[in-house]
Amino acid sequence: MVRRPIIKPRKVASQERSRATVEALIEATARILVRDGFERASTNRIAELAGVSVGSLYQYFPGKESLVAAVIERHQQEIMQTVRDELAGVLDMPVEQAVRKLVAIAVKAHRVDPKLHRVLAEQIPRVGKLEKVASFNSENYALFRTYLESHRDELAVDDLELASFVCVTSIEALTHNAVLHHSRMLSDEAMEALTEEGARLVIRYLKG
Amino acid sequence: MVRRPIIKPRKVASQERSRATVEALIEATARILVRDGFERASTNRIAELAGVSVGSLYQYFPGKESLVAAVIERHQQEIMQTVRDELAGVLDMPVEQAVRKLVAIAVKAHRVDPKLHRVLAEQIPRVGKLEKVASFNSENYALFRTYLESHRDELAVDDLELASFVCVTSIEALTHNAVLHHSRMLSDEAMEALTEEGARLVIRYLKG
Amino acid sequence: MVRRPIIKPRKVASQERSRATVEALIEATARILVRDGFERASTNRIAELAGVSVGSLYQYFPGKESLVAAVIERHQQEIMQTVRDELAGVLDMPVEQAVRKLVAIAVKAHRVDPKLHRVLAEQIPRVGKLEKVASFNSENYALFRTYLESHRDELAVDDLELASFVCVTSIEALTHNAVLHHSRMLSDEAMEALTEEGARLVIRYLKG
Amino acid sequence: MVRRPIIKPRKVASQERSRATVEALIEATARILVRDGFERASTNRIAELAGVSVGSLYQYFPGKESLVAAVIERHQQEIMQTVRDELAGVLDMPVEQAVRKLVAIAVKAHRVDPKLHRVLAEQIPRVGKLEKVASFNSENYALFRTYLESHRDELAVDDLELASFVCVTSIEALTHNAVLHHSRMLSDEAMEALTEEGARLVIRYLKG
DNA sequence: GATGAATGAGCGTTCATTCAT
DNA sequence: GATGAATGAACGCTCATTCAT
Repeated sequence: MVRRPIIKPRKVASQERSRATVEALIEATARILVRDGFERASTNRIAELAGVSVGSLYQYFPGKESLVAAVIERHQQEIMQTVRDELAGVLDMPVEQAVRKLVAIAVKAHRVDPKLHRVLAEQIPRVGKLEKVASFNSENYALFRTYLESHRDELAVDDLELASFVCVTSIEALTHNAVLHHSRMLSDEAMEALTEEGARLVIRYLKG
Repeated sequence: MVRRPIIKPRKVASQERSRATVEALIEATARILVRDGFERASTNRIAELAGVSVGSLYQYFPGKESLVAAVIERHQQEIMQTVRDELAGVLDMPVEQAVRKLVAIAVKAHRVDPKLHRVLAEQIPRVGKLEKVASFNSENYALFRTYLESHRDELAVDDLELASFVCVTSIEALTHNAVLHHSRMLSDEAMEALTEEGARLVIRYLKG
Repeated sequence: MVRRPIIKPRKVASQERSRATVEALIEATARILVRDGFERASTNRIAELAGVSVGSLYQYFPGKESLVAAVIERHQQEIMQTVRDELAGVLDMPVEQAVRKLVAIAVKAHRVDPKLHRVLAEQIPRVGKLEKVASFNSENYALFRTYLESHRDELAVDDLELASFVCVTSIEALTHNAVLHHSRMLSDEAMEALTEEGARLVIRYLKG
Repeated sequence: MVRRPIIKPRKVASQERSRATVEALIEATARILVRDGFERASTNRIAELAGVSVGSLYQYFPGKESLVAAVIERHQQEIMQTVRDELAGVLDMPVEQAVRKLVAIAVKAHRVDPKLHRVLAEQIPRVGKLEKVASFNSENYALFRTYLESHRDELAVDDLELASFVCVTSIEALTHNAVLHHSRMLSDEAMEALTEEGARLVIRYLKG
């Protein structure tokens, strides 16, 4: 059995407190973005909801933009975690099966905190520090590219770079539109139909 | 019989003045959106750039949102005019040729004032009056759907509604990403390659 | 039978038109004051409701204040007409009867367009041209004073000037408060009780 | 037992700062009302005169109306303090003496910052939050009523409620008009005459 | 005279950010 | 470090008034 230290070193305690404050601020920002929208999300309100003074907010974040950037960062990490979790085994699947799986993953990824996702997609001005908020980050391209490379012989496409761009962009757009703009479509069967159709698009493209 | 005056009624003069003011305001809004971004586009600045007083601005537009909405409206009209101009004859083309043409049109459409297009896509908060602003309006679905219907026998898809959604969304996303986010790609040959690849995606999907 | 002129002189016609415009503007001002309150009563809105251009408004009235002043003037004329109409014979009445009649008149006067009366009393800033808006104009003092003088022997007061001030002020205040602030009191019997009590106040004062 | 620190808690300092700011704002509002009138009293001007930023103003007051309401509140408190200070012993006085005292009190009350009193009476639109602002608050009715009840047998009036209304309204109106509109009357002797006459009005009414 | 488009000072208000405590 | 009162530039918007037509 591991011996537990009776007292924790002070530094750690304060570090933990810092982390907790930072967490609280990011969480508060996310909640306010969802509740009030970007334009009404003020630093004072965020600090208040986080149970922290505005002064402290500025101790940890240089400004509003950073706060929002951190929310985006965290959201993308969560999405990528979901993606990575689901990705196991895909590399070994044949194209048809793999693509179906990938589309399903994309849908699932869009359903991680969809309200926040929507605000981030629709209300955040892609300007300054926030410019980097790509719809689907570059890791996806890399992952998909890797798959294509290891299945190159089954494919009817020449330029894998281009093909990755085409596939990832299409899947992302279909999923995004479906989830955000056609929420009525979200009956399970409609969603399945769409998933299937998206997969068909990509499969036919890749296999010629 | 009453003799009709040869000259036009007087009122036209002042109507023209109004029209000019409205035009100037919309144009100024567009220019400021491009130059300064949405967040820095204030009614006072817009009025100033339009060479008009704020008061006049509010005589014609109930607020900033309306102004931006008018800019979007105008931009979409211009795009749709481009699309309609190019569309002649497409209905009678075979699928391969038609799709190539359509993708080319989409690219061309995205090159109508691409800086403005980018701001509209990236910085306009989809909130309030601006909520219903679609990147690609529904007319496109309708046009594409019409094509699919009249070529139904050549196609390997069942649900034309769904197929329209899939195709239009994909083409739009590819074009959008290509034109806006990968400006390096904009060498003519790269663009041609992309156009070709987008067309291939859709053609293979439709023809099975 | 009086011979009617076949055509009216042009001057009269235009004078009538002017009068009609002025009337319309005053009426519109009164209606807007009642409907929207003083602060929201703008010259543009007044002109619009009057069916006249703002320009014309300024042809007849030098500014907003004048318009409001005209409304007050008109309202006071109407009140004084009511007062004068009812006043016949009061001069010859004995004090008790006369005072009762006068209080009744005051109540009646407060019921000429009570909504307008209320706005004028509560929302018009007594400043500039509008300063002269006395609650009850000086004609009342004069009329009452005249009565007191011609009944001097029946009275137990020395200074008739002072007595007029005391009586007119009291009656006016009682009536005003009753009509404006205690509108629930306006059941006929409550109002009668108040009238009677006001009369009693003044009668006892005057008769000692 | 925990030893109590001799010095006061630290927070008092900042609380005092807040209090000072609030005080300064109310005082500045009062001064601007007197100096410039209600219509020219803008939040920016008030803040400036208070030596405080507009932001601070809005930290403590939700808007201009609240500021004015606070001024009215404070003014009424001062008046009521004056009234209460003078009221000692009145309850035990006989009617004649009591009424004379009460009228004198009313006059004195109207001389607490009469310029401010005038602005509040003449320029404040009785609208919104300011609607319920009475010139003379209901405490006066209560106080007077209490006196009447404890001297009921000396009185020639039936309905004490009604009598209170009649007396308080009359005294208030006489005092108000005398102090505010007939400033010439303010020679000491004229004022005394008026006080006496007001007292006479009420005494005769109450004693029959 | 009549029109109504145009004006622009000025209003009430918000909010990212600072800094004395 | 933490606090929160204070800041003030800047915003969206109104409206009495003017003046070219």
